[in-house]
Amino acid sequence: MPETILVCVAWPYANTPLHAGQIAGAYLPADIFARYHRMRGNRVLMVSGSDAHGTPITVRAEAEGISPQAIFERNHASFLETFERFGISFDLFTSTATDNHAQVSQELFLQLREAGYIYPAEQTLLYDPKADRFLPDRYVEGTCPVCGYEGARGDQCDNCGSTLDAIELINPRSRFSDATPVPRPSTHFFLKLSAFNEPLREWVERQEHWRPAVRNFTLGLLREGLHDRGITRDLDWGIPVPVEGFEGKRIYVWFEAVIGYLSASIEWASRNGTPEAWCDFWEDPSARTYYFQGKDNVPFHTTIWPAMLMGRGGLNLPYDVPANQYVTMSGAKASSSRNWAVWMPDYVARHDPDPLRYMLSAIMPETSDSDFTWAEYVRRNNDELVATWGNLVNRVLTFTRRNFDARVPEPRAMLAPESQAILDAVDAAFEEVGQHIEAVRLRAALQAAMSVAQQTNRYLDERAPWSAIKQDRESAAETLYTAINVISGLASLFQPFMPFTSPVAWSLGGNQGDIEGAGWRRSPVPAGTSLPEPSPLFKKLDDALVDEEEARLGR
RNA sequence: GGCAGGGUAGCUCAGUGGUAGAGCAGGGGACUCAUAAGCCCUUGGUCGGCGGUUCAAAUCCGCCCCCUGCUACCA
Repeated sequence: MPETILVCVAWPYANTPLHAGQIAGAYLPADIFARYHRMRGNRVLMVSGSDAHGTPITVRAEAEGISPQAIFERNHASFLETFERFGISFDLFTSTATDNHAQVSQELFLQLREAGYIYPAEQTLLYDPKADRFLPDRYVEGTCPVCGYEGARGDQCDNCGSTLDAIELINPRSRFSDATPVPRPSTHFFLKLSAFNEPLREWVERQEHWRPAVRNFTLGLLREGLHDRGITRDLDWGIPVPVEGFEGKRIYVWFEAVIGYLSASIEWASRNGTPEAWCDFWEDPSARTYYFQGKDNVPFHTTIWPAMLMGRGGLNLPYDVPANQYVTMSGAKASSSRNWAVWMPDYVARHDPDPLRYMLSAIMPETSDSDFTWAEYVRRNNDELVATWGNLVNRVLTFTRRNFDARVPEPRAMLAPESQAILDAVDAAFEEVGQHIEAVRLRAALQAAMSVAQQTNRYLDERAPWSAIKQDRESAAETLYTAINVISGLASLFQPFMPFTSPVAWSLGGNQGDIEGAGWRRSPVPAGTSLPEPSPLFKKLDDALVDEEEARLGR
C-alpha cells in the first residue's frame, strides 16, 4: 500500500546564493528522504521556492541601484542551477512572486479574518520623513537605553545584548537617510496567535516522534505563551493586503512565505494538468507532511504555520519537523558578509556533487552543530568513497573482466555460508537503512550502508579469489558472482545519498535501465550477464586541495 | 538573564541503567585482485566537575563550569 508523503523544504531568501550549510540543513536531507520514498514506490511531492519579498531584498536592491525584482530573479536562477547540478530533486521549486501564491495567500488571509483570527489595530511606528517610509526596527540606530551604547540597532543592542523596541532608542536615526525618525500611527492586521496557545500545546505534547530539540524548544515557546503578531507592513514590495483602505500596505513575509508550501502544491497540481491532485497531500489525513529546515526556522513551522492551519481547518498539520542544527565552517558560523562559507555555485563549478553530498550526510547536524573542514572532506573522499566503496567496485569488476571474459561468473549450485551471509547482509540492510531514513536519521542510515561495503571488502579478503583462481576456479567464480550481486544492492542503498555515482555503479554491476525505477531492493544480476568496461566512481583528491579551498574562505 | 542543545580516546563523533565504542591519526603484521586501495592485530579515555539515587550510571536527579544556538517589530 503506497504512502502519500509531502516533503516541504524551507524557502530560501533570495538575497544571496546558497551555501553548503543551508544544503546540509534542509535541501539535502529533504532530497535523500524524497528519493528514498520514491524508490519505495510511495507517492511523493517535494516543494519549495524562493522567498522573494521582505526588507533585506529591497535594501540590497537600493544598494545596487536595481529593482527588488532583479535581485530576486538573479538569485532564483542561481538556486535552480544549484539544485539541478547538485541533484536536489524538487517536484516544483517556485517562488513567492507568482500570481498563484499571491492569490492563495490573500485567500487564506481572508479566511482567517473571516474566522476571527485576524484583526486590525493601530500601532505607533517610526517613520523616516526624508526617505518617506516606515522603518523596520533593524534599520533604526541610536543609543541603547539599557547600557548607553551608541550603535544599538532598533531590534537589539549588540553591546549588551538587550532586546529592544526601536521606539525606546535614545537619539534614533534612520539608516536609510540619517534623518531623525518620528513616531507615526498606522493601522495593521494582527494574527491572533494567543488563541492557539492551548490547542498547539496539546498537539505538540502528542508529537513524541519529534526530535527532542524541536519538541522541547516548541514546548518552551508555548509555556511562555504566544503573542499576537502583526502580519502587515507599510511597504510597497510584497503581496497587497486584500482589504479596502489598506492599499499601499503589504502582507508581511513570515506570514505569507509559509503559505508557499500550500500554494506551491496547488501550482504543481495545475501544471501537471491534475488541478485537484494537491488535495491528496493536504486533505487526506493518512498523508504525512514533513518540513525540512534549519533550527532558526522552527518557531514558524511548529507554532505559527500550524496555528494558521488550525484556524483555517481541513488541512493536514505537520507530521514531523526534522530541523537540523548548523554546520559551521572550520569552527565558525557561516557568514555571507565575511564570505565564510562554501558557496554552492562555486562548489558545483569546480567539484563533483556526490563527495559533498556524502560528506554533508555523514556530518549532518541532526543532534548538535557539526563542523565542516576541507581536510575532513578530502579524507572522507579518499578513505571512504575511493578506498572503501569505489575501490570495492573497481577491484571486483576489473578482476572479473580479466578472468571471466567480462561476464558474471556462474556460481556453484549451493553457495558457501559466507557467500550467502553477505548477500543476506545487503538484503537486510534495505530494511535497516530504510528504517533510519524514515525516522530521518540520515547519518545512521548512511553509516549502515557503508558498513556493508566494509563487510564486503572483508569477505573478498577471506575468499581471496586472486589466489583461489589458481587451484579452484569455481570458488573464485562464486566469490565474484556474490560480490557483483552485493555491489548491485549497495548501489541502490547509496542511491538516495549519491544519485550521480550510484547509477554508474549499478550499471557497472551489469544492471540495465533506471536504478530508481528498480525500487528499494537489490536487483539480482544473473550469471552470464555481460559487464561493461569499469571506470573509477570517484577521483582521489590531493591534499593541496585543502589549502586551496581554505584560502578562499574569508576573502 | 531566560530557554534549548552539547561537553565521551590526539581529531571528528556514536552510545539514555548492566564489564567504555566507531572512523581517522600512531605502532605491528600477513596478502597483492584493486585509484599503494583492501584485510588482521595493536597503543590510547578517572565518559566537563562535585554530590546524590541504585546491587549497578556516560546513561536518572541536584548544583557548578565551559561551548553553541534562540530570545519573536509585546500590537
